Amino acid sequence: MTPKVRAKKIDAILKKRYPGASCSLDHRTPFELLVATILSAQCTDARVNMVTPGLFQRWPDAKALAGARLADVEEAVRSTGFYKNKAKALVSMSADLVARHGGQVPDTMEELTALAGVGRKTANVILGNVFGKPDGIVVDTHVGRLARRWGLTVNDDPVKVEADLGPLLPRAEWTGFSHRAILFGRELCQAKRPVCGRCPLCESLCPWSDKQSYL
DNA sequence: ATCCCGAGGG
DNA sequence: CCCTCTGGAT
Repeated sequence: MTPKVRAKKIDAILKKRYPGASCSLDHRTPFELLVATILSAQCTDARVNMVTPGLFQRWPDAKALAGARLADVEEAVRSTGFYKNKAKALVSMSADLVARHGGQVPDTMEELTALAGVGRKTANVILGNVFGKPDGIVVDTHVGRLARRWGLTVNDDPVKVEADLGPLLPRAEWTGFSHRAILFGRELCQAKRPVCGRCPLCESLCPWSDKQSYL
């Protein structure tokens, strides 16, 4: 079975298991999703969703956040970790939006990654979920780990993983695939103790075995 | 002790 | 390529 066929079979099973999987970062606008995604670095989305309501109430848009005091933003996002970096990124990213895009979130990879604190992962979240035109599959820690266990990549670098995965699935599935993979990575294929005994991919579709966790 | 929807700098 | 940034949950 070619990797492409296997990837499609895997995604079909995930699709049946998580129909309608969508973005788990709470947001009402593109700007809110951009902020939430920046905050999601090395942090659970549940934690992000705890801090964003207060954040958006106080600073509802790019203009407001661009004018915020850095110390206030640091305090507001502290529990998400990396809080100094994130606060600085949020304020200068907002200033970038105001200065270069009239306060609106741009719709190209080039413009998005030029924003402070926005890399390919965050940009693909926006391009896929807001504009429906992703440049690539969103590769976070879950997607990278699962792709390696599934034998669909041998790379650790998320950019290389993205390049390896993209050609395996139709572009229309990229965004949904990331959402499904994230749910699956949380529920069964966890970093520490993957529950291979209850995994629907275990026979034939996944070369990984839980025994390898101890090798 | 390890992991969580990473990005920037050296 | 490497390193650093960081709190909360398990």
